[in-house]
Amino acid sequence: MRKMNLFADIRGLVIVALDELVAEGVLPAGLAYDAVTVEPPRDAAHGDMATNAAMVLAKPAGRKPRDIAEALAEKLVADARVVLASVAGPGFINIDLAPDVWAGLVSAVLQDAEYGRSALGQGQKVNVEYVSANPTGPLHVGHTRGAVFGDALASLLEYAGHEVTREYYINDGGAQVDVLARSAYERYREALGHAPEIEEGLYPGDYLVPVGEALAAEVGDRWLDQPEAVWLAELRDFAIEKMMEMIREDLAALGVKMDVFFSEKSLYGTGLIEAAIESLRSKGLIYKGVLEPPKGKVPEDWEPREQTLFRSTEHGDDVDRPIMKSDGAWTYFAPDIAYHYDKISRGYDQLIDVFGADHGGYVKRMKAAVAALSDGRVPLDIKLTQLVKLYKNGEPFKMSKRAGNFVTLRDVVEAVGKDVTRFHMLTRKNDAPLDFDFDKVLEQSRDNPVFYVQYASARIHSVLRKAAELGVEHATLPRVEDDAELAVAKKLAEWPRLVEIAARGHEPHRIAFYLYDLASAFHALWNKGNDAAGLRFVQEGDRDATAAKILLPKAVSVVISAGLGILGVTPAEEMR
RNA sequence: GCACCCGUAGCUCAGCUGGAUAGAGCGCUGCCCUCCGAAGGCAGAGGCCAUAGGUUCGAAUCCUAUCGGGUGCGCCA
Repeated sequence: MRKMNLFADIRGLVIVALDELVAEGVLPAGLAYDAVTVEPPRDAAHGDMATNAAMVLAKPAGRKPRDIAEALAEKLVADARVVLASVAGPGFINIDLAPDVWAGLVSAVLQDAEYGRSALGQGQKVNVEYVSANPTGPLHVGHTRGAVFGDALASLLEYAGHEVTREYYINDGGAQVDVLARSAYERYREALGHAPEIEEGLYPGDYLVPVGEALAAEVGDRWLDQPEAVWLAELRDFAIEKMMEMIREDLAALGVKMDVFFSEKSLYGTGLIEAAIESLRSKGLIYKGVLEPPKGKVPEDWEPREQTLFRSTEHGDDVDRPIMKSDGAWTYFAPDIAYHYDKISRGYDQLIDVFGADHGGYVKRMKAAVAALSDGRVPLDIKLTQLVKLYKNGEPFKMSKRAGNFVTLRDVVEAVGKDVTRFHMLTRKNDAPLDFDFDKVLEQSRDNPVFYVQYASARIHSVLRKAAELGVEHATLPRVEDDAELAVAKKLAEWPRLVEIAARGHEPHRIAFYLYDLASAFHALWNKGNDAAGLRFVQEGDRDATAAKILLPKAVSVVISAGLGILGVTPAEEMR
């Protein structure tokens, strides 16, 4: 079934008309139409749609914009869907569409359960890596934002026709997992009746208490008073496994399900790191050298050292980066390179990494590595999620990291629920800081977008329930006449276009803002019905009229469900 | 010192990868419930889009410089 996309359809009409003008000799042959757009005008008074065709083509065609516009407008009005095409401003063509076009749109939405789904991605394979928190403790609020963002982005790309893999990189190969093991060892001792000695630098959080208990149950006192060499490796694996269990549960509570958990440790001893570095070496990008100290902020213990370096400056980085420590071990960057090498070799057309903003410094080197490894064939987009500031009743919510009592993902989800958490995390674009107030996100008012959208959904379901009680049959022809009704239909028409814009820009927050706008148009129509009884969806004593009227809100509900679905939020059928 | 992100109404933020008279919520002013859910809606006031140049038919959007805020900067991941 052909997808309904009104803006794409009308753009198609414009292109056909342009071709006709070319055939007639009004325009020269060989014009590129890429820059021709058909968009909703900023001001509704300018009509339903506007095209910039005349202005974009004026220069290459060597004609005045208004001349092209006049000729083009004449062609456009010949189409049955167009009632008016007028030239305005510097050469815009404003287009008004026939009322039955909007009714037709509403029908189309209802006939296509997947209205808005796009083929934009053409089945391209995309890998979205997100969360990737160290397996040393529970996920906190910052991870939550990354998790929600990454997951919504993945869904969005799927919806826009990509084949998506959701992936989590487990940093289980570095020194921090040894710290985890030592911390868990103290809890193990504690479980056996000894006072734990949690020194500075160990993880103090009591989430390790059950790990210690489980360990005690499993190995008994076998490791008690034994040197680290005896238990470290085994205990580390045990603790990591427990931490990952916990993290999976946290993610599940948020509704996030990864396709792949990729272990950093699994890269060691397989030759993968060596192979990745060898690949770079073969391109002449690996050398031994001495880095300059950073200007203006020289570390106190700085002394020049020869290191093995990756010539990342060759691909846009500011300085070359070390891949090997002075003791001959890999730096964290080496397995990172190998990991991305592996992703490339798995045949993805596109890679996306979602990092916290504090990792902004690694963007260039990572992009350089992927560009080098794939010879520029595989694009890597890195999205940074900014900080989440917590509030309670308008007051900043204090966290003490030192004591190990930070606000976890679980805390947030338990306090406000998965749906509220997810939606609210997407009410800012990823690179803007986000305020999260435990009370305000639950507030039932217009300035809480979560509620506002859910309220629209609830109102619609209320109407549909009422109609069902009245035994209303399904009508085939929607009634869309009043300006307020048309405004809603026009908003619905934007949905497929918006999906593509959001997908192209890797910006799931646009979905949330769109849903707010759609809800706003719907609430306006609803309230107009308070004054004008003829605009109510349920028409007392007139089943046919009701049947025709409820199709519009039904269509709104379809799109809200689709949009919320991308965000991972369940639509409300009633409020509380 | 360098790199990246940000600077839009009093406040919190959108702004569709260059389009027309820059939008929304909160707050402020005034309205709308014998009416499908008023948990809503309508209207009004409020702007030199940080600043100064540049690119062009056209700039909040792109380029350069400056100011202001955030993040990061070899042997931690």
